[in-house]
Formats: sequence, C-alpha cells, structure tokens
Amino acid sequence: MVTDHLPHTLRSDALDNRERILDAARALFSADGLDVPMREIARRAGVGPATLYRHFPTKQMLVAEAFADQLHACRAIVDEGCADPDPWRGLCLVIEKICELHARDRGFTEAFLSTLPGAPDVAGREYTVKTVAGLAQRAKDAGHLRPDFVLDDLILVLMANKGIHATSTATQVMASRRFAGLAIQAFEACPHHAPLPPAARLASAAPASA
Amino acid sequence: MVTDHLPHTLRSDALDNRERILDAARALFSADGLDVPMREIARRAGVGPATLYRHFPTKQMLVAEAFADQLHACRAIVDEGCADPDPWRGLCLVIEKICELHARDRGFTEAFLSTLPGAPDVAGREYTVKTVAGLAQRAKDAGHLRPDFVLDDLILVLMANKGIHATSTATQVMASRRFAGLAIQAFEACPHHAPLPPAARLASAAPASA
DNA sequence: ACCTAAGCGGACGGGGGCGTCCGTTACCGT
DNA sequence: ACGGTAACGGACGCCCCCGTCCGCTTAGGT
Repeated sequence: MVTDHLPHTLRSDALDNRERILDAARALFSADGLDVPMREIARRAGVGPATLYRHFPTKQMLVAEAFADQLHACRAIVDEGCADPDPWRGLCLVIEKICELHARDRGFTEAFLSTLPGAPDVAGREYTVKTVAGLAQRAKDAGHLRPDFVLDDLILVLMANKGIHATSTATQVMASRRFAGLAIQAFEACPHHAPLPPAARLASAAPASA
Repeated sequence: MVTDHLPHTLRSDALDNRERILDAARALFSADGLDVPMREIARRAGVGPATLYRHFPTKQMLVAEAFADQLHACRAIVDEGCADPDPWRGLCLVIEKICELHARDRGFTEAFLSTLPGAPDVAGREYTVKTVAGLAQRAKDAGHLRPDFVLDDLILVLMANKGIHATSTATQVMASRRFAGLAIQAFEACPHHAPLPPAARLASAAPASA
C-alpha cells in the first residue's frame, strides 16, 4: 500500500524483511519519537543492521516511508474538512483530527514539522498546507474565523501540540483534545477580540533547528 | 547572587571557575536546551571536565544553580500578577511574561517542566504553581476567566509553548507572544463558549518521560 | 619566601550509536 | 536438483559522551 513502484523485482524474503522493518519503525517512531537508534529498529524487526541500511540507506528515507500512511491520513482529513459545506466546522474538524493524529504518534509530528535535518519535504506536506489555507480563507469570509488569523497560526498550534507530553497515550490524546478545543476557541471570530500580537513566519523557510 | 552559603571558604580561583562554569551553563542551556554535553560546558568555561564535576557532581545540581535566577524571575512575575488589582489582567500578564521567559530560554522550560530525570523539584516550582492557582480563582470569580478553566490548562499552555521552536530567538519570542495572545483569547470568558473537552491531569504526579 | 593542601585538568576505561565490509545463507529460475 | 546470485547479518573501526583517577599547579596563611 505504501509504494508499489519498487525496483521491479524484490526477493520474497527481502520484501518480507522490508515490511517487518517498516512495522518496527512505525511502532518505535510512534512511541518514542524519531531519535530511536537505527539498531533498535533493526533489532525489533529481527534483522541485522546491514539489512536495514540496505533497504533504507538514510533515516530520512525510512521515516518518509514509515509515515506515508499518516500523511495520507493527513491529506484525507484535510480533504474531508474542505468537503464540509460549513468551512468553519470543516476547519475545526481539521484542527481536532490533526491534533489527535499528532497526539497518537509522537514521531509523526516531528517528521511533519520537518524537525528532520534537511527535510527534503515529507511528501505532500506542501499540498496539505496550501489546501487548508483555502479552507481557512473561506471560514474567514464566512465570518466565523477571526480576520487576523494567519496560516502560521496553524503551524504554531501544531508545534505547540507537539510540546504536549504525557505519561500514557490516553492522557496525551485527552490533553491534545482539550488543547485543540482551546485553539479553536482562540481562533473563533468574536466581536470583542483583542488585537493579538503580530504573527511570526515559521512555515516555509524553516529547515528547523537540530 | 545565586547562593552565598557556600561551604564556608572557597579558594579565589575555584570560586572564579565556579562562576565561569555557571555562566557557560546558562548560555548553553538557554541556547540549546539541557542536553548539551557536560564536556562542552566545561570547554566553554575554559576548565577541565574534572573541575566541572567537582563543582557540580550531577547535571541536575548544575541545572538547579544555573536556573535559580530564572526561577526567581518566575516567582517575581507571578507575584507581580497577583499584586494587580484586576485578577484577569494579572493572569494575562503572568501568561504573557512567563511565555516570553520560556521563549527566551530553551533550557529553562525543560527544567521547569521537570523534563529532568527524577526532578527533585526545581525549587519553588510548587509555590509558583499554587500561587497562580489563587490568582486564577479570583479571575474566575470576577467573571473574566472561563469557569471551566483548570490549572492544568496553564501547564498545557506551558508545555505547548515549549513545543514552539524557531530559527532565531527574536522569531521565537515573537511566535511565543502571539501564542500567549491566542491562549489568553481561549481562556477569556465568553457568553457562547463551546463546552470544551475534559482536561487531562498533567501537573503533579508526572516525573516526565525520558 | 616557603610550605601545605586546595584545586586543577589531562588521560583513561567503559559504553553506545554509527555506517560498512565480507563470508554465509537461501531464494528462484532452469 | 542444482547453480548463481540476491540478500542476509555478525563483526569491525570510528567517534562522542560519560565519570573518575592521579600527578601537577598555585593560592594564601605564616
């Protein structure tokens, strides 16, 4: 489901290992973030380090493949939000779902926010961002989203959501849900909203820190 | 200014080194977070590793000393907020200032949120938290803070603020400022606020993850 | 000026992650 | 069944960090 355009023919055991590696990677990335040692992924997958490196020469490639599904989910969520006749409701839905997605998967957030070294784009990230921008504009026009909302505010919320950690996944998701609720509250147009400090550019030109 | 109750007499050069180590630690912690290698702190301070370990046997001790000032600043901010006759304005002030403080100092956030291993309390953290709870209650009673606000929401905001990263300190502070603005917006009592998802317990019993 | 002990820092052994090489295994086409 | 080769994985050398030991330096009292 991930990528069918493999280098044509791959031996059956190799393909099996590949899948097992991806499974292991997904599990570990989700639970512990992206800094798990490659070795550990290999160990969990039941293969040697060499095999892992053969299939995925760099961690970024592994990450990209491992989170392909999540990224599709992300796109799906955005598309679903855009499909909603009420753009504000659609936007809220996007915020909630995306926050939950990120809460459930620690590594994905890092990958999505390009905390990765060079970050040669984690696939459809750009598309997703742009599409949601349209949704936001419509919500704004409809008068439900505050006029001074900026797309970077969404990035801000995403980054912020990333900062939320808890001991268990359940708690994490709960916290993220509440956070999303607060964010929505902050974004909703309100007759007497204070002018809000200026936004900072975070989105585009940021290859991230570490 | 940090601690004058040193083990009675300390040789002048030793005391000098101690200060230089603390300066280096502050600089590095602020810029890069708490995971900078001890070696690097020593290098920057111009001392050998042994000297550093002699003065601060464990990283936690170093962290505790290094951030003593920040913690005092934190308390000062909270006290200032409490002193404000308008509790809501006081609370807003606290949120804004604390966010900025944390934005300017990457390591402090980690230290404050007990991302530290065992976290034997980073000094007056408890006090600070409890004091601000009182302030929040008053703001709530005054009808300016939403009634379903919980103290954990503040922790949430702090953790979230920690997630915000930027390339430069200036951008970081700007982003944090806007975030604080949004948070305040979310906290403000509003006639038609949606019921908000339930809060998660984050504050007390969390010795943190890693 | 001298002597003593407080203080210093280079050097060490241990541990862990990294990415790669190469002898061995086992898939698959004939 | 068998050969060739794709694929495997243990083992290697590298680097960085950790915390400590011990011979040397130097402050500071007399």
